[in-house]
Amino acid sequence: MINTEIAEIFRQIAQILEIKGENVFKIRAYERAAQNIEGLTEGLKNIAKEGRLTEISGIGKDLSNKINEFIKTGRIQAYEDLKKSIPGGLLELLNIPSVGPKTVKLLYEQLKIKNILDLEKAIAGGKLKGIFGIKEKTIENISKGIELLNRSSERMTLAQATLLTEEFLKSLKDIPGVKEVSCAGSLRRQKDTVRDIDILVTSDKPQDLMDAFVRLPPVKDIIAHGETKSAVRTKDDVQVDCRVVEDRSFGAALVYFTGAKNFNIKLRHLAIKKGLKVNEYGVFRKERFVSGRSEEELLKTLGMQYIPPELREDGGEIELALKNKLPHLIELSDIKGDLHVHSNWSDGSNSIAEMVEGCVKRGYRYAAITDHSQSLKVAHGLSIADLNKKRLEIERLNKKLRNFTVLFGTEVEIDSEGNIDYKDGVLKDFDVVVAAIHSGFKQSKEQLTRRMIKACKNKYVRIIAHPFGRLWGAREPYELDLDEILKVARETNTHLEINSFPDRLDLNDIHAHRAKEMGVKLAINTDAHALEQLGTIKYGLAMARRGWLSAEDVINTLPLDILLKELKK
DNA sequence: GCCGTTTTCGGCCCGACTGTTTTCAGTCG
Repeated sequence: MINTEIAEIFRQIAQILEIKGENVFKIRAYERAAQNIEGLTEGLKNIAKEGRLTEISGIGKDLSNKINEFIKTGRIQAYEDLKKSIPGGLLELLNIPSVGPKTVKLLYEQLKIKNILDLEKAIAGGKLKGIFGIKEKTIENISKGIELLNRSSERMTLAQATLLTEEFLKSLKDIPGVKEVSCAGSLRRQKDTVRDIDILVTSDKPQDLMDAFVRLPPVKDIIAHGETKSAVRTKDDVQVDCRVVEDRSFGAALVYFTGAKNFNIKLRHLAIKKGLKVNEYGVFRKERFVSGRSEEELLKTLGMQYIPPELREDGGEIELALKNKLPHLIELSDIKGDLHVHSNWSDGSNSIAEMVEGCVKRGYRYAAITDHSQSLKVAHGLSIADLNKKRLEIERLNKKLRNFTVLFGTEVEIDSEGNIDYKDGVLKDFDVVVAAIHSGFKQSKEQLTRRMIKACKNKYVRIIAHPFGRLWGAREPYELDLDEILKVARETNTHLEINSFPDRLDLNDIHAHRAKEMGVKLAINTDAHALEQLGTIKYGLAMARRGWLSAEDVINTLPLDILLKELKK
């Protein structure tokens, strides 16, 4: 994806400029541009073609020229020149925790240290001693940093981060003096993956809280331990930051600590224009406290409606909130059913009746049991004979159920040519046909896109499941021309899925937002293969909310009778 | 390098913690 490539180049330019000690505002301009590009729902190529690059916040004349240059030539000359101006390894030194641009510059100028290997040798040989500004403790921190980098943990999935955080929050609530406890950071914004965990607490006894926090059972190392802020590393090498403030600052601190960074910066700009100052303690006019007890109150002071954390990325939400025009985001209670559920008829662990009972308990009104189709042998895909038996079981179950309907579904294979592995005569009898790719991932972007489009055009395919095929930590998403697929999906009234399975989250937030812009309605499904996985719907919901979706953008918020009409092409 | 109902030049968010340089720079978020 060209957006990611260009964002990465801008970020590297920022890092090189940092090491060279250039103007910090110029550096920030590159960083901001990189971040804003990553948040775009549309491809830069398209935006450039229509001459709209400078409409992107943080992109001016110079950066739009650089983007155009990259689109035309595949490179940016200024970046190539910059790269040559410093040894390549210097950038990797920046990845070491506690080592920043000033230290890198110092190490290079004083000791000709060009990469991590050089640095390790220098430390072992005692060369760092005697350098101005570096003493025993700094050397120790750098050594620790290198060690940490070597076994640096990847980002966690949203689900992993949620579970770990719940453990911390529970322990913190029990500490004497503690009043409010909340997660913050990218977890509170519900990003699909999370690196660090941020926790905010209000307490009568802040020092006691800090002392207790750094001694909690999961803690391995203490990174920082101050009066109001501490950071630790857990036994799984996850960094957890904890901040404590007074009650009256809880909302302000929550805004500050939740971010995103660019969101905070824009808020503070707005405040300055109004003669106010925003920090983590509140909104102030001169020295006087104006607001900050709650987030609602703080945003109201700045003339805005409440902005849900999921939207706080400086992606246009501030401007809409100022006009009181934010969309009402979909909520868990809007979900009326799950349209992608497996049973032990194929590779699930529970019977249809058990899965249905789980759905009833969640307050749903319907569920589609979508077991695999005949060609997916590894998952015990159903033969035609099996299908008839399964349908009878569903009919029997439906007769017994009140206020709940089991839909007869299937998850069919999209083969390497884009064909479906049941014939039309079989497909026509299903209430819901979900189609997916489970093989042939290595095809080109064009081939994969053609397959998807052909599947959308199939008269009976209603939902395309996990369109990008990503499996966190195991398989990268394959490349697709999403806009082309969405165009056909809109024409054929086919729906794309937000798959809630914690390792998938596919479509992701950006894809979902693009689908909404293109007028394609989505389904939020769990793909549950066991009863307890029905609860993962909250992670799919998170992607939907981050993608600006309202209940009306999602088909499984519809009452059953309207859903069934929607499911006819 | 970006940006503009005070500005096309002169600003650019704000603060905690650490280590070291006894008053602050570097790093981080």
